[in-house]
Amino acid sequence: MAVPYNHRAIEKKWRKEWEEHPINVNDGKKEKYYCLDMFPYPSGNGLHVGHWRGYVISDVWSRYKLMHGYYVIHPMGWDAFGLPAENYAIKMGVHPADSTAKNIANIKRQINEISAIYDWDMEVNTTDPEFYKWTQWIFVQMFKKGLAYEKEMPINWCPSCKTGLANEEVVNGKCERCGADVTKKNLKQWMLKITAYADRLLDDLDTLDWPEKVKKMQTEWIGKSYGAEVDFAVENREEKITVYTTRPDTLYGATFMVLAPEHALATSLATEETKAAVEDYIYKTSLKSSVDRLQDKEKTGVFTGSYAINPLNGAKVPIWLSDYVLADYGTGAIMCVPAHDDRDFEFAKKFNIPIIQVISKDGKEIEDMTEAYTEASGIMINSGDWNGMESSVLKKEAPAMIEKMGFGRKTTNYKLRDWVFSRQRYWGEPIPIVHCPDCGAVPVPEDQLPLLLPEVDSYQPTGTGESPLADITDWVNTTCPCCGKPAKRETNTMPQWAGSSWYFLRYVDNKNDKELVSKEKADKYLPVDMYIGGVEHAVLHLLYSRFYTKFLYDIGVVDFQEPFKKLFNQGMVCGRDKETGAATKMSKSLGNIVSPDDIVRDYGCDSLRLYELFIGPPELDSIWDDRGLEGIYRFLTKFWNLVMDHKDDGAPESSKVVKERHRLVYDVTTRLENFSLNTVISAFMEHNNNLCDMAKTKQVDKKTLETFVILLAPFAPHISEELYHELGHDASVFTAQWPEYDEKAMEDDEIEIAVQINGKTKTVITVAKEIAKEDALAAGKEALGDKLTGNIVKEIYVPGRIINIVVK
RNA sequence: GCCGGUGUGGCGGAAUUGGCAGACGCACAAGACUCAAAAUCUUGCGGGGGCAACUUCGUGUGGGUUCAAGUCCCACCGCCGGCACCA
Repeated sequence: MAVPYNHRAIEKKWRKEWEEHPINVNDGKKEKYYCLDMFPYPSGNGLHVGHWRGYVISDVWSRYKLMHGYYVIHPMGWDAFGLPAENYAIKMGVHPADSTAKNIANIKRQINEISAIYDWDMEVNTTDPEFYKWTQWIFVQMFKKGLAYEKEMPINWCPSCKTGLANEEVVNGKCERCGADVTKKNLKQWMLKITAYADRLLDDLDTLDWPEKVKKMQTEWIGKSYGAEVDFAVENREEKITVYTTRPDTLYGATFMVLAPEHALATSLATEETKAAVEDYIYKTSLKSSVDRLQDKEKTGVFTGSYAINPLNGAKVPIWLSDYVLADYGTGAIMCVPAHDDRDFEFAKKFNIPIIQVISKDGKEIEDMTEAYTEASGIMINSGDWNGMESSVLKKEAPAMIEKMGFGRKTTNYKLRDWVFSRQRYWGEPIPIVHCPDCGAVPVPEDQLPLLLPEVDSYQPTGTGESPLADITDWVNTTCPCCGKPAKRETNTMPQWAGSSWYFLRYVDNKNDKELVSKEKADKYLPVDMYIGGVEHAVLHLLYSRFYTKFLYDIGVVDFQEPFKKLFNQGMVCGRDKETGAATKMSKSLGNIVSPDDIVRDYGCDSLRLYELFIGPPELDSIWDDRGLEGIYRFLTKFWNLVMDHKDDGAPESSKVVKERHRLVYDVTTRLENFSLNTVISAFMEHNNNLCDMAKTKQVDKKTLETFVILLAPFAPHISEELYHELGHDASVFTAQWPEYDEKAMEDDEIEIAVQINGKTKTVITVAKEIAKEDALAAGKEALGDKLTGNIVKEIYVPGRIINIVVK
């Protein structure tokens, strides 16, 4: 054995070489391939081995594409505004700008340990004024198009983070970041009209090569439903009450109506007798937190004393108030059909409201209903002209019929709400708006962007609903860009998602001070071909980015409507709970974080890269086990020795080794194309074992070793580059073409076939590949010998696989 | 409650989509080398039975389809994730 495998020396040598002579260069002729990682926020904890996983996957894929002749766009940047960065800074008692810069430096150092082919000339940082200039510019364009607007309304408020939140940031009534119970607070907020894009966001999902799970989550988040609005007259009053329903077919069964307690007419519907109870109910509801309202499923409500008239049959239906009706969905009022809706049924039972069945399974009414009949198929009964119709048909036709009859209209609704865009925190992009007493809200002129985030003594959140920026009077007080009179700046900042909604466009033209991205570069390098990151952004970041891209398409900045053609979600890397042994998220508080730094030192970057893939299927969560690295390291050492000891054997290309070579290429390539990265590593190990066996008798030729090295290069770049040079090349292994395989060359002349009796394998025979069925069966029966007893009922031969003799 | 995903040795996981279950690796055990250890190499490694060739059971549970089921169908159970009064 000549030179032992020394990962430290090799990795150091090649990293320096690649820094000086990058292997991924844009010669202007190659086709581009844009492979993007979700950029990290620079946390003070640094990276753990879980972060590496996604970065390794994307780098392997990038290098694989590179070896197919693409110019690979593979950039990295920093999502550095927002709550996590600010909370960290507050905790450490430093300014967020300082802690962020420090964290970026540390994480950048760690990311470089991966030896990915990131192009740092493309780096972006959302907190850089030259970057957020364009984040603000987009906001101004949205304002001009009427998509950014101000509204005072009760919004989700996190009392711990002391800021308003978007709907998407509230998980089960709790703050997505800190887990505190979210309350409601009435605040004047900037909103983005994402709902104007609801249909396009929904429809275009079909064009995307994304995990079905993510598409489904977005579909459900948008929550489009089809139905009708129906106008109900109110007895003794002028106003009508409009309800939204997806089941207009059940209109004859409406026996009461419920309004959200926040409904505009709620108070005025009360009579002398009910006034006190109604006002009490409205007041009590207003005190409930969103968590209470989510969890208290027991129905409550109050009768207003007023009646509505069912426009279809003139029936008088009592109007109730209840908090199970949401004020901000549909019209905030519903017609209730207790016979065919679980919630209405529960409410009717509790308050003794009549139940009228209008859909029947078999034409007969159910006696003593114990639960609602919610299926949307059956025969209409108790429904006047509609009797006898099939309800599923009627459901589709009823909206148009109602529209014709003049008391309603066909309509659709969405669960998606407009995006609450203001944050009452310091560490974000200032919203570039000036409030003028005469002109109203006026955008900061574009030539004055970026509107810099001012220096401030105390950037702690105030908790009052005002941003810390409000205290900086000489910043707040300004003049109106429109009329020149004294005016005040908007003091709220943008949410963390503002920069991340479009950063991927900026990488390819990150130094352009005239445009967000030049038309030329956008056309040439965008959009993203492959986007890799965790599934936690299935709705938030990925929905916002799609919205921004569609807006930028509408105003002519880019000519594509979807930012990310293909999406891959890698699974988490979990630690083990020290006591129970169960898989748990890696976290500082559990003390089970594994840092990549020590592993790189002890085993090397190549080993860690391979282990990140070998640990399990890339799309599933996996459990980290340090000991697994040993096996990887042994494999690399064995392979190193194989090449170093046998590269000069001068073995000829025997048919045996050629077969082995084609199988190796086939296994690695097909598994890689399927993103089955864990089994690619298995294939490497298996073929390495085979070659080591063959090398003992000096059967392994140089071309086979070279092929192995090339295939291994995207996965373990340093050792592969070193060995490629040892094999006599001057150029980088990444200039090599990806090897091809020939399926014919992989085949053996003889094949093994399992021989079964009644489906149980008894023996294995080796036969010629082209053997005829009769010959195969004869050989099988002969091999079974006297094991074969009884009467043969059936003989089955599956070519190349199995012989099964069925006996009785 | 609804919708996804998932369940295979002591552990991480394979299985060409219905065709020899447990590839590859970890851990473990025995042996070789060594004064010794480490490293390395060789062999073994799902359970039961047998000196053995072999035999039998076995992919969360219970049924079913099939010559053949981890894979398909029906009914359950456990874990993980999403949604959750959206009318």
